[in-house]
Amino acid sequence: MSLSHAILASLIGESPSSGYDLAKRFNATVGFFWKATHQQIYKELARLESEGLLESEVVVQEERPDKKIYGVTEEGKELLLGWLAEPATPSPIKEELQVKMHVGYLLPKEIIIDELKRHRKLHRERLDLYNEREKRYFSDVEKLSDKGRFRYINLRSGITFEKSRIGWIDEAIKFLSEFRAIK
Amino acid sequence: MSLSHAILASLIGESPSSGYDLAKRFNATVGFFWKATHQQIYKELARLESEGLLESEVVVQEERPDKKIYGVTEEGKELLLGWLAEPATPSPIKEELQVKMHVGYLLPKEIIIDELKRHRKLHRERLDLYNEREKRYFSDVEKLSDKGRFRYINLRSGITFEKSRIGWIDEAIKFLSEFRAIK
DNA sequence: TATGCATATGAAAATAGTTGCATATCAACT
DNA sequence: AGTTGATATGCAACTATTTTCATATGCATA
Repeated sequence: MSLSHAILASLIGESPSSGYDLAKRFNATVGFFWKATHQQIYKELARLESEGLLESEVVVQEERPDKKIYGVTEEGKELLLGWLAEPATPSPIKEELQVKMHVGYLLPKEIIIDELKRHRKLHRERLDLYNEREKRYFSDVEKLSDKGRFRYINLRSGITFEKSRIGWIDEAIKFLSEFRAIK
Repeated sequence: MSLSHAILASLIGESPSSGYDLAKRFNATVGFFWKATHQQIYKELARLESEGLLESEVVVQEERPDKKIYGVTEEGKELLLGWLAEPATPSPIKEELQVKMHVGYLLPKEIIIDELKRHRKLHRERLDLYNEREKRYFSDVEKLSDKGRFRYINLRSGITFEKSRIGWIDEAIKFLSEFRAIK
């Protein structure tokens, strides 16, 4: 179960967080590479605490509902480090768009092209977001902390991916547009 | 549940297949975008048949164990077409390597670089496989059938992805190698 | 003759993920 | 005074996936 590792990774560099804050941070950082709903996160936090990998404290708040904040224990850190040193397992891809393209010949090409354009827009938006982050937080790469440098590497991974995806979509649209009806 | 659609997509252009053959073809084609074990496939085939989306026939074999071959029914085809016309849902990404990079500063950079190199090798192998396929089956793009054209588009997607991934890994290794220890 | 390998299918248990529901506080707006 | 929205946490049911185990044939190899 690697959600646990993703959660530990999201918690470890930061000050102790509530499930709510973690879920938000998770979706804004690790969440680009690993999705989790708040239900999953709360459940996993409870499990990790019961196994001694996290410890929690209830914070009473005046202006908001009380919250429970979690921090990584020494044992939790060790577990994360152990996992880190192991080779990553191949990622279980599920590219629905690609499955559709596999049988794209069953539909009029206009519909396929529209769907590709829709995806292009999503990737363009994601790329814009990444570019903005790069500009805002990583303008001076030389001055990054150790942690910052790894965040930058991940951001670059996202940028590279979105660009290549857009490139492929453009190629595919062009290729499809030039189809003459055969067969 | 979209495994059902992936299975229908894998069956529809081909002659009726056994679960065994389907599993093999699946892993060699759609499987690059959607993973499924044979256990999942057999179970799903049974379910799809019970819903009238597939029909099967037992083939008695002399030199091998008997097999049950499945074909898509008219109802199954309609369901697939309906699904095709709908927008694809965003894919649930799980990039373990990226989660590791998120906390890569917790390990000596040499270990991270080794892991990146390992991934580079995997992507390089995959890319070689794709390139070979392109050369062998898609040397003359002009002459492709409608179906072939969509297979080509998917292959191009794979090639684009692997290349960009290798590009990112090289960038990351270079960036990490030039690290001076800070902080 | 036994051992492994490819073919062929599936049950069962455990783990993981999605979806819908439920509850509660407090601030701000209507 | 009531509604909406952000904060805050979680249960339960369902669906999907992974892992482990099981069985059987026939061919080739040691």
